[in-house]
Amino acid sequence: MLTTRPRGTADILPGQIENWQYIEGMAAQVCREYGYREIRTPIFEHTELFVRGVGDTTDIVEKEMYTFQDRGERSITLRPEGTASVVRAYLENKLYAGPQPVKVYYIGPMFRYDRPQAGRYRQFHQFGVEVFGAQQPTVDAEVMALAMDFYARLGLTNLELHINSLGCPTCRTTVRDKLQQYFQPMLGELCPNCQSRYDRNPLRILDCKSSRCTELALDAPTTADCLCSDCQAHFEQVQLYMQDLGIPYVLDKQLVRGLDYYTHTAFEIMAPGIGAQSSVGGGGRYNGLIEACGGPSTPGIGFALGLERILLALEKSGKLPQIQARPLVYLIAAGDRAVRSSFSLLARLRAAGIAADMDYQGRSLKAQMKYAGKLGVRYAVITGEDELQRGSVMLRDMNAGEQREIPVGEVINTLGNR
RNA sequence: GUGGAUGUAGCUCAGCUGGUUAGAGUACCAGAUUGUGGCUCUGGGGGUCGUGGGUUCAAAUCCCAUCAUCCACCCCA
Repeated sequence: MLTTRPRGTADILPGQIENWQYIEGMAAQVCREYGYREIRTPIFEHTELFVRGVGDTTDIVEKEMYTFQDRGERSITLRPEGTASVVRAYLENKLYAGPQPVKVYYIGPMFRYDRPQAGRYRQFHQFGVEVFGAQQPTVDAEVMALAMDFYARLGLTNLELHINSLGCPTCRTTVRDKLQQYFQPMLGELCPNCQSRYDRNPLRILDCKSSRCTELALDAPTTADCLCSDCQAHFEQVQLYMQDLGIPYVLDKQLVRGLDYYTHTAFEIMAPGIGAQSSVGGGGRYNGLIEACGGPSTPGIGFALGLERILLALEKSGKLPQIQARPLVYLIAAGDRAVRSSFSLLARLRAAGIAADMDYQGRSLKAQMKYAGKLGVRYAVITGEDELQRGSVMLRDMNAGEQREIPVGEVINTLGNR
């Protein structure tokens, strides 16, 4: 166990980290262009925040949270998602008192105690955005557009955006009643899971993957059928803006989403070919959440995208760029005197902003050359007794396999111009 | 939480129905080439056979448990 990482976690090693930096950099860039600023909240919070914020009937709260007592006997939970923390920060720091809307994004680890499988981990990473204080349908469209733009810039164009409207609390009460009426005669035929959903949250029956339930739910009333006129109008406008932006989507009346706080627009993005866990992102509007957390009545909307799954999709479609962090120059020294001279040249190169490295193992010239080849550096700067006496170095172009002797004093200038 | 598959060198794997000192390829290090990488050849280091227990004269091999990984259910990113 000493040398085994906890189940469902991963080490991200040099060679892989470049991919993460690439994705995170893209997220930061897109967000900057859309006017979203970064926010960083703690990785753990008081347990009650998630119970209240995520919903106490959700699977996340019921069985997937990493909860523990700290030394002050507070109940603490490693965040299972990002929205609750951001809402808390919005309220605690009274951001509602400043100019609205507040548009923020976050990137970081989330924790859920779940059985790991392809694309599912106990510690995973999300890139998410939240907008507080704006209820116009343009914001719904912008948030979805941002997500799709982000994917597209990474080269993921074969994704499916599913959207639906869950309506306001009034609409949800209507659907709930209608669904219970609809399913009542066939209650016995539903899977055991859905039988309990019937009372607690009949909406989720629509989302069930069991083939019999899907069949039975085929003619069931959906949220979209029960929208009040305001909600209907909002949803139609959202779709209109999406069409104006030229972003294709699938109207998916079965789409429900697992977190209790969603209202109105709900959406999910699916990637083909990355396994059973095909959802690479999802989100929606949560107009009641901020109030439920003790704040002023404030509309909110956001999404969360799973970075591990995006990485999987990029690998599958061969869209990962070949990025390799490597120094430009490797200094090679034959003999003690040459080491001394190279080592100080190394410092000067670095001071000039040129990425450089050299041998620290006392290896032979040949072995140093070999290592330089493996590092994949563009240039080798070789110093031996002969060069030392002439005050020069041998500058070797590793790709071309050619070299020429230049004065030590010209190394920085010569390499600086590459 | 449920089900299935798999754990042998850093990596990919061989090791037949239990039988001496557990192998290959690759990677790593060194030499061939006493001042020059990539190709080739030679040599070297490196393995508690996931872990614990059991059966047996004898276990990498058979049995049980456990841990981990992968895949699926569930759920979600």
